[in-house]
Amino acid sequence: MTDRPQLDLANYLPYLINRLGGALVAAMTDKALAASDLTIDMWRLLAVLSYRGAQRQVDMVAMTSIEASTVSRLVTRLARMGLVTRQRSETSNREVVIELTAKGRSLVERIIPCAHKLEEMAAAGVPAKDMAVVKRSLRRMYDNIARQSR
Amino acid sequence: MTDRPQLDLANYLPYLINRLGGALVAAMTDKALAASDLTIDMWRLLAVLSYRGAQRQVDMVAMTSIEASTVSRLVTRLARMGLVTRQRSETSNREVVIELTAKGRSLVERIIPCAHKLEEMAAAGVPAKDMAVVKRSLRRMYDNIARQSR
DNA sequence: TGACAATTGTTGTCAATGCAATTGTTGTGA
DNA sequence: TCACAACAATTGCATTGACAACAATTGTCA
Repeated sequence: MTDRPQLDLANYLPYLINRLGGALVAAMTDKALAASDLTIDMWRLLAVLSYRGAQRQVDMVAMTSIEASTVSRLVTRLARMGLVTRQRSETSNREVVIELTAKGRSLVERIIPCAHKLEEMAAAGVPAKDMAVVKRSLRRMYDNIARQSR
Repeated sequence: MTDRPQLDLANYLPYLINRLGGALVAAMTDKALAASDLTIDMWRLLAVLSYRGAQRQVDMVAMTSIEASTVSRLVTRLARMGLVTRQRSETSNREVVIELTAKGRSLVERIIPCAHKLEEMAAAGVPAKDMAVVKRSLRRMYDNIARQSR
């Protein structure tokens, strides 16, 4: 008698991960981004530019997992909003380098405190020691999958 | 001199969460779902039905965070594929009760082992003790946000 | 060198999604 | 009991997003 396969969602990692991820996105969207007319993907692109400095679009794709064509169009919108500049790379003429403008940097710096507050709010009641375990494990699991699917 | 706000993405929880979430979705999609013509959202609906039994659409919305209108249309497609049935509730005539068909249940039971394998693959090298901390913390953080945004 | 493959970015197209409005039903308080 | 609010599901419509095709540039190796 073979036991029937079951899935205990309340203890299933992908479910727990994506449920929390969705809640974080929703909270971020209407607590920090709505006022600035930013979508969550625009915010991700700006955050990567702030974290890593000027980037090619292909690198932003790698960092955010947003589709290349979507990145292309989002960058167009961000540039039109005056938040980033888009220049041809000096080293290669097919590459484009995206960079935050002063306005873009100032906007990101106004949003970052909200991002930190959101993280604190989510982490309430989770001991620092546990949080360290969580973050380390999340990085490890991502690496496992990224390595596997290549 | 006020220090400028910064965001260390490599240690920022929402980033780590959603990066892993996306990788899990991508891996699940092309390793377990592609062969069955299921999208990730269809799989989520089927998994909820398998986990909780017959459900109203509004409850599936709560469990999956998929938009109500999207659930309505996805259920239509799943019904057309012969994987679920959609019946008016006995207790209330405005509610609809969705239930797995035998075909639907058998499909879910064929996918569940792949889902478990994916979880194992991701968890490789993470001690069971740490994984327990991770799952407990993920639940706690979700509750924090859900409570806050209500 | 020169043909061809790989990389980078953009555009066209169409299905899927989200939001608002709508329909139909059930609950509730005056 | 009746008017009205709340709930559940669906539909219309505009927007979004993904995929494929394409253009342009750069790398590679025979």
